[in-house]
Amino acid sequence: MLTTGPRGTKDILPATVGYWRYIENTAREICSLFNYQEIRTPIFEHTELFLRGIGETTDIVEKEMYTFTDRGERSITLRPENTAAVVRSFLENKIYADSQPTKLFYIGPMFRYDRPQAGRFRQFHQFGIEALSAKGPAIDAEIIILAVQFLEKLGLQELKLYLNSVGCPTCRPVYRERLQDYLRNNLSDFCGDCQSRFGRNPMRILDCKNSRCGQLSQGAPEMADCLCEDCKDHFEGLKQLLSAANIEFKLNPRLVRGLDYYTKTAFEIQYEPLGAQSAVCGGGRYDGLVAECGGTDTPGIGFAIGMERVLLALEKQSLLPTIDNKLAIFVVTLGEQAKPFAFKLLCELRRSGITADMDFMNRSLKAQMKLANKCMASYVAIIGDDEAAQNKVMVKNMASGEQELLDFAKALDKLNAEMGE
RNA sequence: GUGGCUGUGGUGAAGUGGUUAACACGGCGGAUUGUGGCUCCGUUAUUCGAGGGUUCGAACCCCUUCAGUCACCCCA
Repeated sequence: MLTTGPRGTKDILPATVGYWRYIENTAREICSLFNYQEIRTPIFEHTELFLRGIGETTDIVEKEMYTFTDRGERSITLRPENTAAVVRSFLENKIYADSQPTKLFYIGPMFRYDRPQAGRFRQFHQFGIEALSAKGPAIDAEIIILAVQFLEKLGLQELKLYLNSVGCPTCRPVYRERLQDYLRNNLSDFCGDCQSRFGRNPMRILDCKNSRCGQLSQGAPEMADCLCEDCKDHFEGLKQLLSAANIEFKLNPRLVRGLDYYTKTAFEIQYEPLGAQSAVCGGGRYDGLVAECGGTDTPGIGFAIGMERVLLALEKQSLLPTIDNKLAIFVVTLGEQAKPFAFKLLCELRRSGITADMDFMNRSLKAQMKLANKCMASYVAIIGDDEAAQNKVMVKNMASGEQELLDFAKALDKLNAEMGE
């Protein structure tokens, strides 16, 4: 073989595209219910957008981007996520000049140079939501409810919603310092990763999966205790709205998002049976991002759902719909004279909106019948040289086995009538 | 980026140094004249991920490499 698909990529074959369409359609339905409009941004952007938007010290930017120089000497990056691009589009197309808030969703491929693993690919697909300009907790609640409702509509059970507030530029630095003060004493006992996190992003230390680090940071101060009035009010408001809507959530003071732009609300929906990659949905508020990208100060909030992970979860729960592509009519031919005549019938059937097919491999009559059966054809139109000569078609009902010889026009009418129901 | 496991036909797999690489499913063809689903028969890998080495001899041993998979990490 010449070559294989690049590592971490997957072909979505006919046998599974149906599932993808099902998930995508469900996403679109929910979005329209909540009045979110679809947006499609390019798959690549100027590298700078992600450097500024996502944050230069994040893992995504430091080691996971597909970056290259194009023929015009521009640095280009395959999008590792879509929030920064949506914000860019919001500014570039002056969407902020329309009535606000801007409520958008997207579905499409993202690219991250990660080591492939269960539920993790280098090209993967996300369904995401972004709401710009609204700053109260109501929009946070709406978005979280949208995510939950989407996953529930697919039938997923045992989802866990984790909630936290990561503060804002007013209160986070205060917390950061307090946390560093707390950790500084026995910093040398933490794992190497955590030691390097200490200076750059100490909040991640709380999220470390290393059990020793977990123990050491046991009594660490929590963000919740350091929130400024504004952040505290926002968080309380959100919790009230979610409770009012009967959405169950768990507070997780150690929940930290991996992208720098998050402020205030951070949330994650987990589906534990998935194993190591159990985060199905992650999102939060990013009130500083639009300004960071050169716009006027505009709040925003969004989430992304990993489609591959949703698919895995549905598979695990046997929640995938059965999809069979039934064929209405299979046209069978016998003899050379019959072929053009049969082909004409095939074309007419399709023109009138009936799904029809025929053999293109020069198979015997018997083999063509087998094929028709495998295609689950409701009817078979048999045309031999005799029928062709008399302008007739033998129409066979595959379920009952009955067949009758009809004029071409009558056969067409009958099939139209039968299939019309 | 680090580590564990794995790599035989379209698929699932047997085979762990000796001449023709089991088996099952699938694919294709057929079982008297122009008819499917069941059954039966035939056929379907000069070759065991790739490259190199050891040996009289390798799918089986060694090395390298690539890929898959799971975990760390990170995240959707």
